[in-house]
Amino acid sequence: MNVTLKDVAQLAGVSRSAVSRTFTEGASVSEKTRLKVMRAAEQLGYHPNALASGLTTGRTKLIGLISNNFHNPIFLEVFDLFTRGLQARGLRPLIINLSDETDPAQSVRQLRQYSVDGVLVASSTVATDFARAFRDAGMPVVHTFGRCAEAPPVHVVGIDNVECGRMAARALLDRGYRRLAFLGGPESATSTQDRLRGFLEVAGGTSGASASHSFAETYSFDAGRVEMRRVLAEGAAEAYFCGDDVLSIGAMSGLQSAGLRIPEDVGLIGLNDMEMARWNNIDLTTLRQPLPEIIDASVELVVSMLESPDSPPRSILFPAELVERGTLRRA
Amino acid sequence: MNVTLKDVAQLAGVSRSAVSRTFTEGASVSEKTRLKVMRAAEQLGYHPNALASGLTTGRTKLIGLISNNFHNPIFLEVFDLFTRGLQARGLRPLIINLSDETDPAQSVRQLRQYSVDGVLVASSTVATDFARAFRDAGMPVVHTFGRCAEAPPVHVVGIDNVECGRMAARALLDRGYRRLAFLGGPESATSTQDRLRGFLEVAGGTSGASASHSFAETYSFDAGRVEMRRVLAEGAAEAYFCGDDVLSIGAMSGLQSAGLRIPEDVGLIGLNDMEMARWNNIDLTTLRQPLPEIIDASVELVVSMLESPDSPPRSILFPAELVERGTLRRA
DNA sequence: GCGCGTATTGCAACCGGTTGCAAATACCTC
DNA sequence: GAGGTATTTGCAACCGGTTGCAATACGCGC
Repeated sequence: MNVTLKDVAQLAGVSRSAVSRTFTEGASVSEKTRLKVMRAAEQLGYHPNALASGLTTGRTKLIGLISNNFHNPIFLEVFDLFTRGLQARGLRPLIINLSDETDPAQSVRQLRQYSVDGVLVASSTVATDFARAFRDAGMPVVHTFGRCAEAPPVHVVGIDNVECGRMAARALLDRGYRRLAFLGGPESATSTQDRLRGFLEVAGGTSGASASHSFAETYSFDAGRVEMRRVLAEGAAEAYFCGDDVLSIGAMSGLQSAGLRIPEDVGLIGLNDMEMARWNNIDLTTLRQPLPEIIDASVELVVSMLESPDSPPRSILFPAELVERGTLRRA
Repeated sequence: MNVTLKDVAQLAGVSRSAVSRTFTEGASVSEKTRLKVMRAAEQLGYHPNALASGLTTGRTKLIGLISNNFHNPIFLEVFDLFTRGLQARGLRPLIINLSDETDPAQSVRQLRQYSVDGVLVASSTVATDFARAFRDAGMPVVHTFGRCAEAPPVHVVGIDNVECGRMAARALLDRGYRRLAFLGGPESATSTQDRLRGFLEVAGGTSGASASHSFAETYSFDAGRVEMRRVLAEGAAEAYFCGDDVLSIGAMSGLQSAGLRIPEDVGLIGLNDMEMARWNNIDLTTLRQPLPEIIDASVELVVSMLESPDSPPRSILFPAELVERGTLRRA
């Protein structure tokens, strides 16, 4: 059926070890046998079986890619970048969709069964138990979009959410808005908590300014729309900082359905800069996450852990950037 | 380090075979030893290594999930459904991002290295060489969103694109539009070709109606906008059937930027019914692909091939459905 | 041609499981 | 309790590789 080491060895007239060695970096083989083996391998179309070799070496080149976020369009970009980044380094992503899973032990088991070399947790809303459970099971873990802390339990890569909150507040204040509001994602998400903190810090520290806040059920269009309509019933603020872009678009829809014009009546700023944000029918002013950098750093970090598994967990933060479009009035 | 078969066997006081048998469906083990083994396994936290077992059984429970479409938002839904569908059946998706790959041999090698049990090709724009190459390499293949034919080279699941073209044409004619146009995706995509064929068939067969057509570079917002503006320069049709929803939104943007109102001046119908289509700021009339059914059938089909690898390839077609929203005038 | 140090090679055991086969045990019937 | 069949069990070989170790080959100086 499939071509194996033995077949190649036979054809080349050498031992199986010789064949194995020609295909492992840095092993001791003479140029002569290497050539013989290569020729035989070529002829038979041989390629080493990664799983079998993983069995002895303990390296499968499989990386678990875990997320619970299969609805936010930004994650398509995230998956694109992750899969490419891993492929470029000779690694393969093994996806785990956490959407209806709450037990970390279950996921640990699944990853262990395939003896993945490392794990990338990509989500700000997945419980930290998961990342911790993977770490405790001895797997290198990087939590992308996790909460950046002084001494995080695992490596974390993302943006500084507190600073994002500050930036958003400043952007609104700079444009003359005074009655501000934060319309966040789920209150339990660390990203939401941090953004709120930064937002309130700046808004609260500015005389003449005020800031209220509320939370949507999820990071989704519907939740944003529903929450905005609920909030409007109690009186509109002058400008809103929304938890993310999808939420913003929902909020936008809620505002429009109440007959309010953006940005004439109400200002709006999102976060992420997903592809749709720049579509003319949306044209959302937002804070851009440097996704390529974040994901590249995440992959790089998980790769580095393969070499040195015990380096202390650290946080890598990237700055967000204001992308000016049509949902805030000019400064 | 990791708990193995041997450890459990030792603790339970039985042979390794006994342990292996308790964990394989339908093997001969007495209730007594099964219990002993289970208890020992529980105590040690043992779980069989899928890779090692795959080595002997030839079944890794790994399914290659291949796509080149990481930009169309509909694919986030696709990935969600695929990953869940596979997980529910105890299978794991191994993703291959084909975005910058043109050589099927490369992908075949990657999948063979991990001895995947089967392959799901999810895209209408990936060259058919790929699906064929996987089949020729002896892997069960299902091409989701592929071209449905009488005797396809591999299993195909999707919608009847020709019929979709007809449906779109009929929907436009029913609403009194007469000067119709098809604004398709890339001319090389089989989906585009088929939709166009059905569209022209109906439009051409209706007296008093006319139909023109053109193609966008890709299935994307920008391409849709650019192509619509180009087409408009030569004079607007009364209504457009766009290759898919993203393209439609681009076209919508192109129309709006030319000062045309939808649906008062120009009608628009898309295809896919991606999540954004129903967002109020978009509110796109479109043809819905029954994604859950399509993907469930695809997974089911690849699973069935694990049992009977040599059943002749067949096409499974699902009907699309008109979703009435705000971009066509009422009938 | 000899002796020595280094490079290359093959043997055999191992990674963590599975499975055919024959031996051992359990169960039944008389 | 004997005899026969049906189940259960362990042994050992195997899946497709890797790797430590000892044996062999090679290169070089004399």
